[in-house]
Amino acid sequence: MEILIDIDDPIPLFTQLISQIKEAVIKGELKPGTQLPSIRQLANDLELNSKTVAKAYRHLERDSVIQTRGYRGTFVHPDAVANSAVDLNALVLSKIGEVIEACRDAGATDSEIRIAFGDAMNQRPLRRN
Amino acid sequence: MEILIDIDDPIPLFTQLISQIKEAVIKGELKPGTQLPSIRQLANDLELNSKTVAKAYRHLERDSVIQTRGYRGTFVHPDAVANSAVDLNALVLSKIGEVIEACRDAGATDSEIRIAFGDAMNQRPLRRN
DNA sequence: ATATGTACCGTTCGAGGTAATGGTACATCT
DNA sequence: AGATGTACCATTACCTCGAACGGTACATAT
Repeated sequence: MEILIDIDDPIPLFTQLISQIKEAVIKGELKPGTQLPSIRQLANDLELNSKTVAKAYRHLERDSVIQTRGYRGTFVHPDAVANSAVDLNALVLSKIGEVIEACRDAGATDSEIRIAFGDAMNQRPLRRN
Repeated sequence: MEILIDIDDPIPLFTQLISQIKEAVIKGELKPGTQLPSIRQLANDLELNSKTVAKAYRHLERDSVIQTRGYRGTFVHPDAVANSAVDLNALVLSKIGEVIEACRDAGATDSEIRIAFGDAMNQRPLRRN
Protein backbone atom coordinates (compact mmCIF):
# COMPACT_ATOMS: atom_id res chain seq x y z
CA MET A 1 0.00 0.00 0.00
CA GLU A 2 1.04 3.58 -0.45
CA ILE A 3 0.24 6.67 1.55
CA LEU A 4 0.34 10.15 0.12
CA ILE A 5 0.31 13.17 2.40
CA ASP A 6 -0.35 16.58 0.95
CA ILE A 7 1.09 19.33 3.09
CA ASP A 8 -0.77 22.02 1.16
CA ASP A 9 -4.09 20.32 1.76
CA PRO A 10 -6.14 22.26 4.29
CA ILE A 11 -7.09 18.92 5.86
CA PRO A 12 -4.89 18.26 8.90
CA LEU A 13 -2.04 15.86 8.29
CA PHE A 14 -3.05 13.40 10.99
CA THR A 15 -6.56 13.36 9.54
CA GLN A 16 -5.23 12.50 6.11
CA LEU A 17 -3.29 9.66 7.63
CA ILE A 18 -6.30 8.30 9.45
CA SER A 19 -8.47 8.44 6.35
CA GLN A 20 -5.92 6.73 4.14
CA ILE A 21 -5.30 3.92 6.59
CA LYS A 22 -9.02 3.36 7.01
CA GLU A 23 -9.44 3.30 3.24
CA ALA A 24 -6.61 0.82 2.89
CA VAL A 25 -8.31 -1.41 5.42
CA ILE A 26 -11.64 -1.23 3.60
CA LYS A 27 -10.01 -1.90 0.23
CA GLY A 28 -8.29 -4.91 1.71
CA GLU A 29 -4.82 -3.52 1.17
CA LEU A 30 -4.34 -3.73 4.92
CA LYS A 31 -5.59 -6.98 6.38
CA PRO A 32 -6.37 -7.68 10.06
CA GLY A 33 -3.31 -8.86 11.93
CA THR A 34 -0.88 -7.09 9.66
CA GLN A 35 1.84 -5.24 11.48
CA LEU A 36 2.03 -1.55 10.80
CA PRO A 37 5.25 0.43 10.70
CA SER A 38 6.28 2.03 13.97
CA ILE A 39 5.44 5.63 14.69
CA ARG A 40 9.00 6.79 14.20
CA GLN A 41 9.42 4.67 11.06
CA LEU A 42 6.27 5.95 9.41
CA ALA A 43 7.12 9.49 10.44
CA ASN A 44 10.44 9.13 8.63
CA ASP A 45 8.92 7.63 5.50
CA LEU A 46 6.23 10.27 5.18
CA GLU A 47 8.49 13.06 6.38
CA LEU A 48 6.15 13.82 9.24
CA ASN A 49 6.78 14.58 12.87
CA SER A 50 6.45 11.54 15.08
CA LYS A 51 3.84 13.36 17.15
CA THR A 52 1.63 13.68 14.11
CA VAL A 53 1.78 9.98 13.36
CA ALA A 54 1.31 9.17 17.03
CA LYS A 55 -1.83 11.27 17.06
CA ALA A 56 -3.22 9.41 14.07
CA TYR A 57 -2.43 6.05 15.66
CA ARG A 58 -4.08 7.21 18.88
CA HIS A 59 -7.29 7.97 17.04
CA LEU A 60 -7.16 4.77 15.03
CA GLU A 61 -6.77 2.72 18.16
CA ARG A 62 -9.66 4.47 19.81
CA ASP A 63 -11.77 3.50 16.80
CA SER A 64 -10.48 -0.08 17.09
CA VAL A 65 -9.00 0.03 13.62
CA ILE A 66 -5.57 -0.82 14.93
CA GLN A 67 -4.17 -2.37 18.08
CA THR A 68 -1.06 -1.11 19.74
CA ARG A 69 0.87 -3.62 21.80
CA GLY A 70 3.50 -1.37 23.26
CA TYR A 71 7.02 -2.38 22.40
CA ARG A 72 5.72 -5.24 20.31
CA GLY A 73 4.46 -2.96 17.62
CA THR A 74 1.14 -1.93 16.16
CA PHE A 75 -1.23 -4.23 14.26
CA VAL A 76 -4.42 -4.03 12.27
CA HIS A 77 -7.39 -4.79 14.51
CA PRO A 78 -9.35 -8.01 13.89
CA ASP A 79 -12.56 -6.04 13.38
CA ALA A 80 -10.78 -3.26 11.52
CA VAL A 81 -12.86 -3.57 8.38
CA ALA A 82 -16.14 -3.05 10.19
CA ASN A 83 -14.79 -0.36 12.47
CA SER A 84 -13.28 1.60 9.60
CA ALA A 85 -16.72 2.13 8.19
CA VAL A 86 -18.11 3.55 11.42
CA ASP A 87 -18.07 7.30 11.37
CA LEU A 88 -18.02 8.62 14.90
CA ASN A 89 -17.78 12.19 13.71
CA ALA A 90 -21.01 11.87 11.77
CA LEU A 91 -22.81 10.72 14.89
CA VAL A 92 -21.39 13.56 16.93
CA LEU A 93 -22.25 16.00 14.20
CA SER A 94 -25.88 14.98 14.05
CA LYS A 95 -26.26 14.97 17.82
CA ILE A 96 -24.86 18.46 18.12
CA GLY A 97 -26.82 19.64 15.13
CA GLU A 98 -30.05 18.66 16.80
CA VAL A 99 -29.25 20.53 19.98
CA ILE A 100 -28.25 23.63 18.08
CA GLU A 101 -31.50 23.61 16.23
CA ALA A 102 -33.40 23.16 19.49
CA CYS A 103 -31.56 26.07 21.10
CA ARG A 104 -32.23 28.27 18.08
CA ASP A 105 -35.89 27.42 18.19
CA ALA A 106 -35.87 28.39 21.85
CA GLY A 107 -34.75 31.84 20.75
CA ALA A 108 -31.06 31.62 21.52
CA THR A 109 -28.64 33.55 19.40
CA ASP A 110 -25.72 31.92 17.65
CA SER A 111 -23.28 33.82 19.81
CA GLU A 112 -25.15 32.77 22.93
CA ILE A 113 -25.00 29.17 21.80
CA ARG A 114 -21.29 29.49 21.09
CA ILE A 115 -20.65 30.98 24.51
CA ALA A 116 -22.69 28.27 26.19
CA PHE A 117 -20.80 25.66 24.23
CA GLY A 118 -17.47 27.07 25.32
CA ASP A 119 -18.61 27.18 28.92
CA ALA A 120 -19.93 23.64 28.77
CA MET A 121 -16.65 22.38 27.37
CA ASN A 122 -14.74 24.00 30.19
CA GLN A 123 -17.03 23.14 33.08
CA ARG A 124 -16.56 19.42 32.62
CA PRO A 125 -13.30 17.50 32.97
CA LEU A 126 -10.75 17.99 30.24
CA ARG A 127 -9.65 15.37 27.76
CA ARG A 128 -6.66 14.71 25.54
CA ASN A 129 -6.49 15.46 21.85
CA MET B 1 -32.66 54.04 38.61
CA GLU B 2 -29.03 54.16 37.75
CA ILE B 3 -26.93 52.10 35.42
CA LEU B 4 -23.22 51.63 35.81
CA ILE B 5 -21.14 50.20 32.99
CA ASP B 6 -17.61 49.06 33.71
CA ILE B 7 -15.45 49.12 30.60
CA ASP B 8 -12.69 47.16 32.33
CA ASP B 9 -15.04 44.38 33.27
CA PRO B 10 -14.41 41.29 31.16
CA ILE B 11 -18.18 40.90 30.87
CA PRO B 12 -19.37 42.32 27.54
CA LEU B 13 -20.90 45.77 27.77
CA PHE B 14 -24.22 44.79 26.21
CA THR B 15 -24.43 41.92 28.71
CA GLN B 16 -23.90 44.29 31.62
CA LEU B 17 -26.67 46.47 30.29
CA ILE B 18 -29.07 43.55 29.95
CA SER B 19 -28.33 42.32 33.46
CA GLN B 20 -28.79 45.70 35.06
CA ILE B 21 -32.06 46.39 33.32
CA LYS B 22 -33.39 42.99 34.30
CA GLU B 23 -32.30 43.58 37.88
CA ALA B 24 -33.98 46.96 37.91
CA VAL B 25 -37.19 45.31 36.71
CA ILE B 26 -37.02 42.65 39.39
CA LYS B 27 -36.30 45.20 42.11
CA GLY B 28 -39.26 47.21 40.97
CA GLU B 29 -37.19 50.22 39.97
CA LEU B 30 -38.49 49.74 36.45
CA LYS B 31 -42.21 49.06 36.32
CA PRO B 32 -44.16 47.59 33.39
CA GLY B 33 -45.33 50.23 30.98
CA THR B 34 -42.52 52.61 31.83
CA GLN B 35 -40.90 54.18 28.81
CA LEU B 36 -37.20 53.55 28.42
CA PRO B 37 -34.75 56.04 26.96
CA SER B 38 -34.12 55.69 23.26
CA ILE B 39 -31.14 53.76 21.98
CA ARG B 40 -29.27 56.89 20.97
CA GLN B 41 -30.20 58.66 24.18
CA LEU B 42 -29.03 55.84 26.44
CA ALA B 43 -25.90 55.42 24.34
CA ASN B 44 -25.06 59.04 24.96
CA ASP B 45 -25.76 58.88 28.70
CA LEU B 46 -23.67 55.77 29.23
CA GLU B 47 -21.03 56.79 26.71
CA LEU B 48 -21.65 53.66 24.69
CA ASN B 49 -21.98 53.09 20.99
CA SER B 50 -25.57 53.02 19.83
CA LYS B 51 -24.96 49.55 18.37
CA THR B 52 -24.12 48.24 21.79
CA VAL B 53 -27.31 49.57 23.33
CA ALA B 54 -29.31 48.39 20.33
CA LYS B 55 -27.92 44.92 20.81
CA ALA B 56 -28.95 44.91 24.47
CA TYR B 57 -32.45 46.13 23.58
CA ARG B 58 -32.72 43.46 20.89
CA HIS B 59 -31.98 40.74 23.44
CA LEU B 60 -34.30 42.23 26.03
CA GLU B 61 -37.12 42.34 23.55
CA ARG B 62 -36.53 38.75 22.54
CA ASP B 63 -36.85 37.82 26.19
CA SER B 64 -40.05 39.90 26.43
CA VAL B 65 -38.58 42.14 29.09
CA ILE B 66 -39.18 45.22 26.96
CA GLN B 67 -41.38 46.10 24.05
CA THR B 68 -40.20 48.24 21.20
CA ARG B 69 -42.85 50.17 19.31
CA GLY B 70 -40.72 51.64 16.57
CA TYR B 71 -40.75 55.41 16.46
CA ARG B 72 -43.02 55.47 19.47
CA GLY B 73 -40.25 54.40 21.78
CA THR B 74 -39.43 51.43 23.96
CA PHE B 75 -41.38 50.33 27.03
CA VAL B 76 -41.12 47.83 29.82
CA HIS B 77 -43.08 44.69 28.96
CA PRO B 78 -46.24 43.89 30.98
CA ASP B 79 -44.77 40.53 32.00
CA ALA B 80 -41.28 41.90 32.40
CA VAL B 81 -40.94 40.88 36.03
CA ALA B 82 -41.60 37.22 35.32
CA ASN B 83 -39.59 37.18 32.12
CA SER B 84 -36.58 38.80 33.74
CA ALA B 85 -36.20 35.81 35.99
CA VAL B 86 -36.16 33.31 33.13
CA ASP B 87 -32.63 32.37 32.21
CA LEU B 88 -32.48 31.18 28.65
CA ASN B 89 -28.74 30.80 28.76
CA ALA B 90 -28.96 28.35 31.63
CA LEU B 91 -31.33 26.18 29.65
CA VAL B 92 -29.09 26.26 26.60
CA LEU B 93 -26.08 25.53 28.74
CA SER B 94 -27.60 22.44 30.28
CA LYS B 95 -28.86 21.13 26.95
CA ILE B 96 -25.47 21.49 25.33
CA GLY B 97 -23.73 20.11 28.38
CA GLU B 98 -25.70 16.90 28.13
CA VAL B 99 -24.82 16.42 24.48
CA ILE B 100 -21.15 17.06 25.10
CA GLU B 101 -21.13 14.46 27.82
CA ALA B 102 -22.87 11.99 25.52
CA CYS B 103 -20.36 12.60 22.76
CA ARG B 104 -17.47 12.16 25.14
CA ASP B 105 -18.93 8.91 26.39
CA ALA B 106 -19.16 7.81 22.78
CA GLY B 107 -15.39 8.25 22.60
CA ALA B 108 -15.19 11.56 20.83
CA THR B 109 -12.29 13.87 21.56
CA ASP B 110 -12.78 17.44 22.68
CA SER B 111 -11.22 18.70 19.48
CA GLU B 112 -13.50 16.47 17.43
CA ILE B 113 -16.49 17.79 19.32
CA ARG B 114 -15.34 21.35 18.76
CA ILE B 115 -14.89 20.75 15.05
CA ALA B 116 -18.29 19.10 14.81
CA PHE B 117 -19.83 22.01 16.65
CA GLY B 118 -18.26 24.49 14.28
CA ASP B 119 -19.46 22.51 11.29
CA ALA B 120 -22.96 22.20 12.70
CA MET B 121 -23.15 25.93 13.28
CA ASN B 122 -22.14 26.62 9.71
CA GLN B 123 -24.20 23.97 7.97
CA ARG B 124 -27.46 25.45 9.14
CA PRO B 125 -28.84 28.89 8.28
CA LEU B 126 -27.15 31.82 9.90
CA ARG B 127 -28.65 34.13 12.49
CA ARG B 128 -28.10 37.59 13.81
CA ASN B 129 -26.19 38.45 16.94
C1' DA C 1 -37.04 68.83 10.41
C1' DT C 2 -36.43 65.52 13.94
C1' DA C 3 -36.41 61.34 16.41
C1' DT C 4 -37.37 56.48 16.37
C1' DG C 5 -35.81 51.52 15.63
C1' DT C 6 -33.52 48.96 12.28
C1' DA C 7 -30.30 47.41 8.82
C1' DC C 8 -26.22 47.24 6.02
C1' DC C 9 -21.29 48.10 4.93
C1' DG C 10 -16.86 48.13 7.07
C1' DT C 11 -12.51 47.78 10.77
C1' DT C 12 -9.90 46.86 14.92
C1' DC C 13 -8.49 44.28 18.76
C1' DG C 14 -7.99 40.41 21.67
C1' DA C 15 -8.89 35.76 23.26
C1' DG C 16 -8.90 31.11 22.44
C1' DG C 17 -8.26 26.92 19.84
C1' DT C 18 -6.03 23.73 16.53
C1' DA C 19 -2.23 21.99 14.21
C1' DA C 20 2.34 21.12 13.90
C1' DT C 21 6.81 21.36 15.36
C1' DG C 22 10.86 20.48 18.71
C1' DG C 23 13.14 18.44 22.71
C1' DT C 24 13.40 15.28 26.48
C1' DA C 25 12.32 11.45 29.25
C1' DC C 26 10.35 7.04 30.84
C1' DA C 27 9.55 1.83 31.27
C1' DT C 28 9.35 -1.97 28.57
C1' DC C 29 10.87 -5.67 25.71
C1' DT C 30 14.10 -7.72 21.96
C1' DA D 1 22.24 -0.96 22.82
C1' DG D 2 18.23 -0.21 20.31
C1' DA D 3 13.40 0.09 19.30
C1' DT D 4 8.78 0.50 21.02
C1' DG D 5 4.61 3.43 22.54
C1' DT D 6 3.80 7.03 25.60
C1' DA D 7 4.17 11.17 28.32
C1' DC D 8 5.50 15.77 29.59
C1' DC D 9 7.57 20.40 28.71
C1' DA D 10 7.54 24.08 25.27
C1' DT D 11 6.76 27.39 20.91
C1' DT D 12 5.09 28.94 16.47
C1' DA D 13 1.70 30.15 13.04
C1' DC D 14 -2.82 30.34 11.53
C1' DC D 15 -7.54 30.88 11.88
C1' DT D 16 -12.05 31.84 13.74
C1' DC D 17 -14.97 34.33 16.58
C1' DG D 18 -16.81 37.78 19.68
C1' DA D 19 -17.01 42.46 20.99
C1' DA D 20 -17.03 47.10 20.09
C1' DC D 21 -16.74 50.82 17.16
C1' DG D 22 -17.80 54.08 13.01
C1' DG D 23 -20.43 55.49 9.15
C1' DT D 24 -24.42 55.48 6.37
C1' DA D 25 -29.02 54.71 5.07
C1' DC D 26 -33.95 53.62 5.33
C1' DA D 27 -39.15 54.02 6.41
C1' DT D 28 -41.91 55.61 9.73
C1' DA D 29 -44.36 58.85 12.65
C1' DT D 30 -44.36 63.13 15.43
